[in-house]
Amino acid sequence: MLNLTAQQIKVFDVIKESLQSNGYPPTRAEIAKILDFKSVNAAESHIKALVKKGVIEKVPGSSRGIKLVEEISGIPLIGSVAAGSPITAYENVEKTIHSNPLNKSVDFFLRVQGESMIDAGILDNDLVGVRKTKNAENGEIVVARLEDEVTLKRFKKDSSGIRLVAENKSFSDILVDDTSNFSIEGKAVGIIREDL
Amino acid sequence: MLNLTAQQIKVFDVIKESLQSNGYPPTRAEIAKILDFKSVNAAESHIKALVKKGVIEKVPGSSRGIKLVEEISGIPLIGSVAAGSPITAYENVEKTIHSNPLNKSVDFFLRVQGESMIDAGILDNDLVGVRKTKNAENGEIVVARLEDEVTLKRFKKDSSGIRLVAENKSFSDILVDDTSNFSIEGKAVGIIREDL
DNA sequence: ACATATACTGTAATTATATACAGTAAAATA
DNA sequence: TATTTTACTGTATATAATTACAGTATATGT
Repeated sequence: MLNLTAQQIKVFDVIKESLQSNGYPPTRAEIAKILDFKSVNAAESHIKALVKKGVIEKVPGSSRGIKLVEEISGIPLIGSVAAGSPITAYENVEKTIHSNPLNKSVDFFLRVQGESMIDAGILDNDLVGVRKTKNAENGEIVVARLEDEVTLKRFKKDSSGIRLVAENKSFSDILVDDTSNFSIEGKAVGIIREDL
Repeated sequence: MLNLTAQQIKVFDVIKESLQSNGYPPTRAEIAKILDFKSVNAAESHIKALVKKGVIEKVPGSSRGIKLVEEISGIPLIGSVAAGSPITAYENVEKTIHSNPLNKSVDFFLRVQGESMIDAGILDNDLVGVRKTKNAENGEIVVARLEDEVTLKRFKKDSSGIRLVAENKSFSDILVDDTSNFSIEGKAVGIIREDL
C-alpha cells in the first residue's frame, strides 16, 4: 500500500469516495471527470496499475466492477506480535484499519500469533487494539518490548520486580531484570476476531 | 418496509446481497438471472415499485444506480433477548453500531451473557457478530432458539441428532429432540471485546 | 364493476461503459 | 544507457445496461 504513486493514491481515493457517497464504485469516465483527465483511458491505466499493486480488484466486463482489497482503514495494523515465546516483530504497517468499534481510543492494532494468552480469551490471529502508553498498572495486558522483540503479556509488578506473565499454564513467566532493554509499547484495550 | 410484496422483498434482498458480496448493486439483467425472470423488464418494474415504496433510490442513467434508503445506517446490538420476541425486535436493541470492523457481513451483534463459550475464547460481555441464516454446518457456532430461549452454542449434528454444545466443561450438552421448538437464528462470524 | 397494482414476457433503441490500440513524454529503474 | 514504469491524450468499438413501449394475466382496492 505504501508503494502507490501520488496519482494512484488520488484514483484510489476517488474510488473510496464514490463507494462512500454513492454506494457503488465509479466508472472510468467518472474518475476521469473528477480528476480532470481528458481521456477515460487515463483512469483505465491507473486502475490496471492499482490491480497490479494489489489494492483493488477488477471484475472484467462488469460495469463499475471494482472492489477494494483493503480490510478496514484508518488505524495502522502493525506486523504480528508473538503471543508465545517472543518472535521478532517488525515495526511495519501492513495495512490500515478503517473503523474502530472499540469504545476506547486505539493507536494501532496488532495481530496475535500464538496461544500464550489463550486463558484470557485472546486467541491466535486475533487483532488486539492497543493504546500507546509508556507505563502500565499491575495486572494490565501490555505490549512490551524486550530487546528487539515485541510480546503481548500480562504486566505484573511487585517487590521482586517486573514479570511478564502469559495466560497459559504451559508458558513460564519472563523476568525483567535491570540489564534488560525493556519498555512498554502500549496496553491492550480490546480485541477483534475476524474468523471464528 | 412492511408493505412490500413477497416478490419485491426477493428483489430487495438480491440488491442487498449484491452490495454485500460484490460491493456494488446489481444490474437489471443480474436480478433477472438470479430470480429466473425471462425479461429484464421484470426487474425494472420491481425496481420502480421499490422506489415508489421508498425503500430504494434510483440514479437515472447510471449503471447499477441503485441506493438503499433505510439501510447501512447501523447494525443493531442485541442485549438480552426478551422471551419469545423476534431477535432483532426493537425492544431488544441495546444500541446501534455504526462501524463493522469484521470482514464478513454482519446482520446484528449479540452481547454474550455468561461463560458457556469461554473455551472458544468468547467471554462474558463480548459482542458476537452474527450473520442471519436458517441452517448451519456441523461445528459452527450458532445463535439458536430453543422454545423461548436464545443461546450461543456450537452446533453439532450426527446420526443421533442435533446437539448444542457449550465450550465449557461445566456445562452439559443440550439435546434437541423432535418435539422441541428449535430454530437457528444465525451463525457467529466474529467477535469484538470492548473491555479487556 | 372498474381502476389500479402486481407480475411478468418480449422487443428494441439509446446511452453507458469497458477496454483495446496508437501515440507522446517524462521519470524511475536496471 | 537501455528499459520499464508512470502519466497521460485521442480514437474506436463491442458489449453492458437503462429504459421505454407493447402485451398478457391475475389480484386487489374502491
